[in-house]
Amino acid sequence: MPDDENNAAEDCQRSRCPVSCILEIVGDKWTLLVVRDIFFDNHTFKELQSSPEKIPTNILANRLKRLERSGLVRRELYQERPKRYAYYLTEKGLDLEPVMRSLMVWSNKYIPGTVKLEDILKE
Amino acid sequence: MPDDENNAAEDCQRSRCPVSCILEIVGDKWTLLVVRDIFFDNHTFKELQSSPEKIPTNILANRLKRLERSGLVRRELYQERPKRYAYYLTEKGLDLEPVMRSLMVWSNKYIPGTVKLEDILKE
DNA sequence: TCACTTACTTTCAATTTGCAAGTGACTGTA
DNA sequence: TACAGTCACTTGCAAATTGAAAGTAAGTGA
Repeated sequence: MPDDENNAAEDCQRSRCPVSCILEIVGDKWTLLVVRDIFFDNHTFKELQSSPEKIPTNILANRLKRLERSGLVRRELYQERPKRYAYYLTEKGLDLEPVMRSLMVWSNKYIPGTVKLEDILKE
Repeated sequence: MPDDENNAAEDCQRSRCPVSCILEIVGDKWTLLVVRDIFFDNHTFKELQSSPEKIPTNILANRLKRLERSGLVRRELYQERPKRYAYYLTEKGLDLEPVMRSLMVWSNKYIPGTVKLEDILKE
């Protein structure tokens, strides 16, 4: 059976806890990286593949579908023949910025060797 | 082979991106829920089992070990004979509060039916 | 025609999950 | 002194997910 056939994230809540609920949408090793990449101006499949973590293509395709279904990402046709889509964050997706920011702040404080938030922003 | 035998989170980085690095520690459906529960004064294995998401006991034991190894959680003997441990957040673990807070803010805004942050704090 | 590109999909072995049952070390009750 | 109960796990195992690699569809450019 193909994955992610039906059900929105809202339909399969383990509880009504806000932490638990958002983790059902972005709680895995890859989803937030895709959001990060789109946030930093990568929009095509190719561009999204090229991030340093080397996301497998099947996982990338799957996460883009999920993100679209959850309403965090919107697809836009940027070329007819062959049809090619670019991926953009919706407002809902863009609003994950504070989440990513707090993750980066923590990482910078506790994981030596991580690229500093200031350096990312002033690039 | 038993899982999580060696290697600290720092040893298996996919990249130096701060988002990616923290996701290698807490990027899954359960870890942050355990952190949340300890944060809200659940300290024994029993208490941590009792959260509404019904975490399987093997996953709970595994996540507590990982969290301890990552230095987010500290174990404390609270009873000899039989030896029983309680789990507490270290400063490093407590510093995930802004992350949880931003997750909750997003959830409250976008996922209808999630318990409001204010209601959690004033309980 | 042939090589090349983009955007995926498929295949399949290996890993991870999660339910259920089991275990060890006790305690409290009859 | 049996025996039921509790707590903190561990083990077994089927099912689901992951991820590396190869395949495919629909083109372009030389």
